[in-house]
Amino acid sequence: MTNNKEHDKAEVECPSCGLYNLCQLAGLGDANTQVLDSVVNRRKKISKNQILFDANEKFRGIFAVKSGAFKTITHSTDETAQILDFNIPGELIGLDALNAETYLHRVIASENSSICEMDLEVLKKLDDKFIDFQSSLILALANKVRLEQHQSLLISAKSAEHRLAIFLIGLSSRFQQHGLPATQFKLPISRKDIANYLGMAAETVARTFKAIEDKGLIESHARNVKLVKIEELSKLAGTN
Amino acid sequence: MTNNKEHDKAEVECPSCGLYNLCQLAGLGDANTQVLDSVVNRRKKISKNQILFDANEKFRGIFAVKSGAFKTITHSTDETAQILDFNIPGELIGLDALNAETYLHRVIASENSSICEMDLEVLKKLDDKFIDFQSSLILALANKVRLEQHQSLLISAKSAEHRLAIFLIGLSSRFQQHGLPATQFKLPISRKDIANYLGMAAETVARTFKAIEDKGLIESHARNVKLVKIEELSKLAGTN
DNA sequence: CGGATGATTGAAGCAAGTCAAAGTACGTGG
DNA sequence: CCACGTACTTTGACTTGCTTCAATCATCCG
Repeated sequence: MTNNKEHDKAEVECPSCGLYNLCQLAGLGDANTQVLDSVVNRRKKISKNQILFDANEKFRGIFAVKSGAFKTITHSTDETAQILDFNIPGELIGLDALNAETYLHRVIASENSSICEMDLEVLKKLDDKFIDFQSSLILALANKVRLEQHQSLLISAKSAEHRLAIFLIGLSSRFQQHGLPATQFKLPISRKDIANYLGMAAETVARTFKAIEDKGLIESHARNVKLVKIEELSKLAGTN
Repeated sequence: MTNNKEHDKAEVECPSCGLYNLCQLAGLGDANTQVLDSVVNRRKKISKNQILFDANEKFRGIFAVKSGAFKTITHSTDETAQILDFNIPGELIGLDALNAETYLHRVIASENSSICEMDLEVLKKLDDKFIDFQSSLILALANKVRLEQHQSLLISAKSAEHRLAIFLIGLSSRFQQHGLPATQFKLPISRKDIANYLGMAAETVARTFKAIEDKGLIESHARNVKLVKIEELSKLAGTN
């Protein structure tokens, strides 16, 4: 069931990670101090389709994606599961549960991945640094809010091409934000999952990828995508 | 141009306001202390269509909606403006600009409204209470992240009925969250704006309202909506 | 190498968009 | 306070684009 090959994909460097400021505060600046290891469980491997945490599970901390990708889904059981969100390297998972007792949705690895985990209870013990920790957390949350407001463009997207363009542009800027290649990357979720996330038929996703490719805006093969004419793609997305 | 009538609609009580914890810290607990008045500009009136702040305007603080409603839109000029978000009484505006120099989008009143403004720079002077202030801010941000994750259901909504049901259920839970009537309320934005926000034609919004009403799930006249069968509406929305 | 899952392509049906027009609510000025 | 104009809402007929169903092809992984 578990497959530990291919944990060697695009990996985000610590300085580009959403946890970086928090890690610094915890002692990462000095590298490998004991206090760090007590707070951050570093580079834990999570295999494809493995559950990171489930809905209603007790909140135990937030996570940073180091490599691979994760998806947030509604419902635990049936095939009607809806993808609410997904995360690429450098992004934080579990922020929405910060002031809740439990996690709100199931999060699973959409490919073989590695994460860092930050136990909040332990970190709160670092009293004198707590105020800086809070500042970093506020920063991370504000970033997330900003990102989601961009994603809300998708709510109003009228055509399939429009939707896909917004999706790709948003994805690109997220890769860039974490210091990863922004014009050539591997899709963090399958086309089928993209269809689910965007509320379109999987067939329409395939057709629309082809349509955009025929226009020369992108090149795509399987999960690999290259943005060729970002300007025009942005125009199509309406995000100039 | 300015119309100062009808500022007497549904108004959120302080304890149900997103700023409440922050106000408490600033001294609101003792009511009307001088420190409060230096931090929170209370109940400022904003007329319909008045701009609260514009994109690229210098960040000066966050706002709480006391009465009325506001909408966040892209672009300053043309008629192709896209509604990204909207806010009802008790909700905070400007959180996405917290660690930015400027506001990201234009926010305008969608009806005659009143707000409280919290100047962050002044509040930061309240040093010993700053840590509690940060905690409250983290709370508010986590709430916002959670809300937006619910809204992301709209990204994948397949049919017009599905979209509108999610919209109404989400709206209802937001009213409830701030202690306002959750089954009978006034739409914070026009049907035309709802259409813009949801990415549908205004005609489809009208037709879909009627369709849901014919099923007996809601009653609606002009901007007034009453949710009759919330259970079934939730089922339609897929949020059980 | 083989089974399963994911991706692509084609043909037909249907839901939502567009265009057009009438009806309604609302704000302004008389 | 009422009358008018403007903007919003509703309704109908037609068109378009997406979904659905079905089948083939590619890719992943044991």
